[in-house]
Amino acid sequence: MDLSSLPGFRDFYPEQMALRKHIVAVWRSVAERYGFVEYDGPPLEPLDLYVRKSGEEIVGQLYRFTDQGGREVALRPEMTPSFARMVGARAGGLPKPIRWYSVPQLFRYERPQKGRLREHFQLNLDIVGESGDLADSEIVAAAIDMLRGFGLASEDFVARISDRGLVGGLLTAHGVSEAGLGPAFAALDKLDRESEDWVLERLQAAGASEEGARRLLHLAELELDELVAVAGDVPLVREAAARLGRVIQNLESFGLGAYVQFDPSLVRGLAYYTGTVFELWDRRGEFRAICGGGRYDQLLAAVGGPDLPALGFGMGDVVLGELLRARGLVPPEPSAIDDYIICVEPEQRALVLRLTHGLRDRGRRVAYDFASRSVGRQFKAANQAGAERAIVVGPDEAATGVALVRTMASGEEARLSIEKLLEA
RNA sequence: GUGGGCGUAGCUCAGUCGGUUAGAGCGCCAGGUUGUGGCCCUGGAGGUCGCGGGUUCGAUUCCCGUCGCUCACCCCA
Repeated sequence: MDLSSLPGFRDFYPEQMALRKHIVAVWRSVAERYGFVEYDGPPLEPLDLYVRKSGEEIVGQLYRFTDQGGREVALRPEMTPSFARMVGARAGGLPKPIRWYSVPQLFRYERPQKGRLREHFQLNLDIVGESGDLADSEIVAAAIDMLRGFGLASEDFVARISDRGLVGGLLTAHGVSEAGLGPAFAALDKLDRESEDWVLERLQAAGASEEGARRLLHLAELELDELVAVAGDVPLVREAAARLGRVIQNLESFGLGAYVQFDPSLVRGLAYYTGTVFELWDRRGEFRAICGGGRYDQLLAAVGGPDLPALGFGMGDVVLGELLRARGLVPPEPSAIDDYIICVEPEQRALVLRLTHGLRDRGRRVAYDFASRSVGRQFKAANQAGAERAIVVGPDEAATGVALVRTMASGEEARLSIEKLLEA
C-alpha cells in the first residue's frame, strides 16, 4: 500500500512549517495594520456552492465526492462563495465598509506544476460596501505592503493596474459587442503568451474590425494620459480613466507610487471583475503572478450574497514562498529552546527536573538529556538544539545550591543560585 | 487531459560498455575514560538501485509497462 502524500499535497517538516508560519504571520500583521479582522469558513462545502457561480465545466477541477450521507460536497477551491454567504447573513447589521480577511487552505484537482499545487494557503482580503476609489487604493496598498513586509522593495516587484471599465469602453468603441467583451478580455489577457495575430483574430471574432483590432493592440501599450488623449472622447473611457487616475494618485499619496504601473493589457481572465484590476509581479519575470485582485461589484449578489459593491485580492503561499526563497528572504529557523539542563550524575536527576519545570513555568523553553550521557555529549546536544544557555547541575551544584550557567555563544560562565533562577 | 525530462542511503550525487559483499560527501548514532559544545580522528547504522514484467547463465545496468516527481501546455478561483 502506498502511504506517501497525495500528488500536489505537501508535508510540512519543521523547516517548511517555519516558512509557512512566517508567511502567514506577515499576512496577518499587515492585514490587521489596515484594520481588517480575520474570519474563516468550512473547508468542505456543498458542491452547488461552486457550480452555481462558475458553471458545470469547473466541476472537473474541484476536489469533490459524495459523502456518507449522500451529499455532493467539494473541498473549497476559493473563498469568495463562502465569504459571500457569511457576509450576506450579517451584512444588514454590520457597519460598512466591512473589512475582512482570511487565510484558508484551498484545493483544486489539477496537475501540479511550478507555483501551482493541489492545495495551498491563500490570503483573501476584501472590502464590502464601498464603491469609492479610496477603497480601491486601500486594497492595492495592502497588497503592496504585504510584499514589503517580506522585505521586497520596488526594484523587486511591481503592481500592474488597470480598469475593466476603461478597457471595456475601448473595446466597445472599436466594435466589440456586449457578448464579445468576455472573450475579448480573455484574449487581451494572453498578449504576453500568444502571438499578436492570435489576439487580433480573437478580437475580430469578438466583433472588432481588423483595423479596430490593430488599433486596440496599439492602445494597450500607451500610458494612461496618452490613452485619454487618444480615446477620451468616449464617455465610458473618460470616466474610467479619471477614476483609475484617482486610484493611482491615492497610491502616490501613500508614498507607494514607485510600486505602481498602469498596464492597459492587464485585464485578468476572470469574468466577474467590474472595475479596478491589478496583479503583483516579480520584476525579473521568473514567476507567475504573486497576487491578483480587483473590484467585483456584482459578484456577491450573483452568488446569492448581498447586493453590495466589493473588492479584494488573493495571494497564495506557493509562488510567494518560491520568490522569498529565490531572493534569500526566508528567515533563519528560530531555535526551539532557551536552556539546556546538564545532569552530571544520576543523583542530581530530581534537582534537574525541579529546575527544568520551574524554568518552564517561568516561560523558558527548556530541554535536558533523557539518557545519562556524558557531560560532553550533553553540551553537544545543547549546542545542536541551539540553546542560549547550558546549565550544569552536578554534585557541587547540588551541595551548594549554585548552578553553573554557560552562555553557549560566548562560552562565558557564571554561577547563579538555583533559587534565584527559579524566582525572577 | 497532452507532451518533455528525471527516479541509486535522510539529503546532494557517483557508478555499472550486463558480472562477486552498490560507493562518496553531508547528515544521523557511538567512541576518542573519570565535569564542557562548535574543529578534528575512529567506528557504526541506514539502500527491495521507484514498482511490475520481459530478454539473459546472470539485470541497478538492456526492453516494455506502470507509478511517482518535475517542467511546459490547457486552465486559473
